[in-house]
Amino acid sequence: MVPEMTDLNPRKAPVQRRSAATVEALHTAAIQVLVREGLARCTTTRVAERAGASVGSLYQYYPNRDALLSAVLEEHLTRVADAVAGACIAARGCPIGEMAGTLVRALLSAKLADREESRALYSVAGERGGPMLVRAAHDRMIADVACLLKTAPDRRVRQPEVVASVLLNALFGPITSVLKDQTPARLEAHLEAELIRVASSYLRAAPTG
Amino acid sequence: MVPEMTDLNPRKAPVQRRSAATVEALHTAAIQVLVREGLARCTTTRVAERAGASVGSLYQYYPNRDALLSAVLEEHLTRVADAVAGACIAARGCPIGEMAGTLVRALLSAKLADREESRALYSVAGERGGPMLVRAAHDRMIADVACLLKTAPDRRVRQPEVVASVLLNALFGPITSVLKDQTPARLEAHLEAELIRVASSYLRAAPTG
DNA sequence: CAGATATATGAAGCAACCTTCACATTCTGA
DNA sequence: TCAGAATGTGAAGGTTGCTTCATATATCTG
Repeated sequence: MVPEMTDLNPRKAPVQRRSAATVEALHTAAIQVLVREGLARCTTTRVAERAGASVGSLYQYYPNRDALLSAVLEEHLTRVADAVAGACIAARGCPIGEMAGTLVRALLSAKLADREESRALYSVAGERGGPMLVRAAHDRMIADVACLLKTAPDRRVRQPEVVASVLLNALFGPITSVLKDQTPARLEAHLEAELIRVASSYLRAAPTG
Repeated sequence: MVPEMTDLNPRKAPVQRRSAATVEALHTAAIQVLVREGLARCTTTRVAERAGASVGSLYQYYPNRDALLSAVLEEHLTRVADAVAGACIAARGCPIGEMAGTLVRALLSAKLADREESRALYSVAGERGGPMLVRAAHDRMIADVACLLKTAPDRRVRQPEVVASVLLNALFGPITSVLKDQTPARLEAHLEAELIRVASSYLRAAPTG
């Protein structure tokens, strides 16, 4: 298992408006190609072509293919983590059942806002650099939710980090499944209600102390 | 989005003992390479080399790379679904809290038995043919669990398929997270207990009728 | 044992892909 | 306006991977 040092950081930031547009176009093109063709066929040439740019331009801003994909993934993860952070601020001090609802709704709207994008990025999350980014986003969300749980007036949850982690991942499971179309269509209508049930029943069952 | 018909079925089955060993070696080699190198570098040549066979042998049994990976994935999914089926038979007629425990333990032991293998296959599950196989395995597990829920003496769960689906995916979420090392190590010690809490609290909260 | 069948081999053809680079075009600031 | 900086271009080099096939070895069967 050789580390295989490849630089995943952007090469340089756009300074003029023109290049900002190019970078933006590359991002959305990467997602589109990912959705339509899959990770294996998401090549630099195809992304550039779809973005209406040339491969050369792509390499002006990203040192390699993986750097581009990492950037796109990171942006998505940040959006989701921001949504969770927002919910954690909004629900601060609320009874624990309300926290559950707020959190679930925030997660759902962040993840389902652009289903194609969410779905496409699962494959990226498993490759070079992806796991690191996912891990970081998870840690951030866990910290936020744990902090939120401490403010519950009706429940003093023990080990808030453990509970936050299990809770978040228990919610991500069904969401992921729906995004990947691995779930009978009937479930989707019930998704929000059931997730809230999962969250609030688990939180109420969590050990206090 | 072109269908891109490539045959994912095995080319022919081994008949002599020698070739059965080769196929077996190819399977385990595929998993090892997947773990050590990642999906992108899991090439036919590397798999064959690690298996102590030649590429030619590989292509004698699988028409292409994806067929090999699909076969490995399918075997894993079948093992997990079998474990769930077993648990569903074992817990038939038990009180709903006991069902939760049995199911969780079965899932955990199936998924954590060979962590490396489970982890490696996530990437395969997202590529050519993977989603189909995962979908099929999920459907089977949902049917089994839904059937189990109907036998609960203390709870007549409404819409057992929906509940089964949410329940299973809510359990897979944290398991997946642990497998991918996306979770603080401290969680792992609590995993089983917390998952049982998730399952039984959700089942008890499910609408009855 | 001999023919038939099953299995194994790995070099080579072919097809993509990643990445670079020398050059063209556009923009900015003075 | 003009020089210098920023940006854009895409053909070509070099690498890698997938897959086939002619050939060789092992196993089976009668």
